[in-house]
Amino acid sequence: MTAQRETEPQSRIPLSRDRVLRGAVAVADEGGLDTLTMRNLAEALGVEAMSLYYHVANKEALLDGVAEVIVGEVLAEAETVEGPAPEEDWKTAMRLRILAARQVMLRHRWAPYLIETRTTMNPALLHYYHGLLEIWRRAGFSYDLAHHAMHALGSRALGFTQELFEPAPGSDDESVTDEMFEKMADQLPYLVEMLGEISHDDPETTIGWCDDQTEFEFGLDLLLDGLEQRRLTG
Amino acid sequence: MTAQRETEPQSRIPLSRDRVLRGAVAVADEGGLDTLTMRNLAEALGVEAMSLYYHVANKEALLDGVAEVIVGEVLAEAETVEGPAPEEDWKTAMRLRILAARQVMLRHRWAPYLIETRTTMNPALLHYYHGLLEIWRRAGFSYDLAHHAMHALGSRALGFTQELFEPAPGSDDESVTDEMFEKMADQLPYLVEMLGEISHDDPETTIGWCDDQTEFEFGLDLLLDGLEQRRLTG
DNA sequence: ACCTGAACACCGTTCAAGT
DNA sequence: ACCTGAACACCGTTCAAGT
Repeated sequence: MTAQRETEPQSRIPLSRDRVLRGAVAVADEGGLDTLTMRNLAEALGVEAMSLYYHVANKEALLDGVAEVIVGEVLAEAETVEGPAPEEDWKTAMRLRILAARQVMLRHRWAPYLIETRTTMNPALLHYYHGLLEIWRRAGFSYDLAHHAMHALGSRALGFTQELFEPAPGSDDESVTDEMFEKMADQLPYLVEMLGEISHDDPETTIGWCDDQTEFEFGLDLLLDGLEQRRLTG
Repeated sequence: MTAQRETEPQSRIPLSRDRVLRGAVAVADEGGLDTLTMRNLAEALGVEAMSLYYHVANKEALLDGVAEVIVGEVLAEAETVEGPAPEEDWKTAMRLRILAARQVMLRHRWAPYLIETRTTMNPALLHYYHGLLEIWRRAGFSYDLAHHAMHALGSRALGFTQELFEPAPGSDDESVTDEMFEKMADQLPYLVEMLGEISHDDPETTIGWCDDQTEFEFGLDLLLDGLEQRRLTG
């Protein structure tokens, strides 16, 4: 019972808020958000569960911290992007930042769920949105329009969208589509016809909830184009 | 311990899946999703917790069922809408349906969270989206564009969006804005200036996560206008 | 200052048993 | 067929105690 440490080498380094949070990210990366329990995290850090409470107020605070770590990653990623000057091509500048942010979400597929779940303020998030705001301002947006724009983009600004239905994780949904097709046909004719016509090409490039890159970019461009339109007719 | 029933009159009506689900909605309406536990729900129905398992496989299945009840409400609401024919004015037709759906979300503020949380298929959801699909088709959308449109709208089609930061529920956030203003001023100049300029008018008409009607309609119209543009440019 | 053991209240759930 | 009592494994968390 004693010799089975998951992280042996740093076991003697004293705990710290930072180590706790990064440990939590590691646990979630490995086993998903469900496996991120206080007891589990403690074990991964080679420590008792109650020790965590010295560095973090409670589980909510832990999750807030984890969300901030992830958005911090997003921020760092966005900062490295080399794009056009917002004054010349704000859409491309913003697009590149957001697609960079998306890369972080693809690395941590549980993160979208976590981020949407947090309701408390997040400094890193503020900084990230400030970066977008700067782009809009330098592109000539009024604060009023830029504010609407932030709300309109929502979580898409961070590189993800929450899909409403999807092939259940693990099950390859073929059975459902094949079997229920006739029963659906008369009740949901348009859907059936659509599914017949659509060739859902790249099923492997999906983020958390069946949100693949093509759909993400379509929605993103739709919004960016629309915002540019609003700016011009301003 | 025996005489404190919350729902006394129907206590003798035998349980049923339907009664369980509607009971769950009632519990969530009253105390939020956190209070919807098996034991809690059982008590509200005047029954032991284990009895629920006869009508519902487990808690996940219960929550799936609750989501379906809510989307069923949305569907019913949307069906009563009297709008223009899609062939003549699809945007208004769809807009009215979606704003009707939003009314349901305003009645059950925990529902957006629940719905975004469910990943399994939901027949009611399928029917609702089928209704939107019909509108697009009758308006001349290709299936390909209509499919993109469904993804682009996402949960907005159901009348809600998930806001990323908001004044924490219960706390009136004034303290934060006032106190940290100077510290933010040099790090987040655009945000500070924006907040100074924006008059956040109607703070009481907010859904779940600081998503007020104005912002919702702005984002919705942005998307609908953009889709119409895409339809015209083929 | 930092970590821990024992204990508490609360989950979802199983299973054998009641009517 | 429908409901229940007792029990289990697992949570987050408190609190007094250790070093």
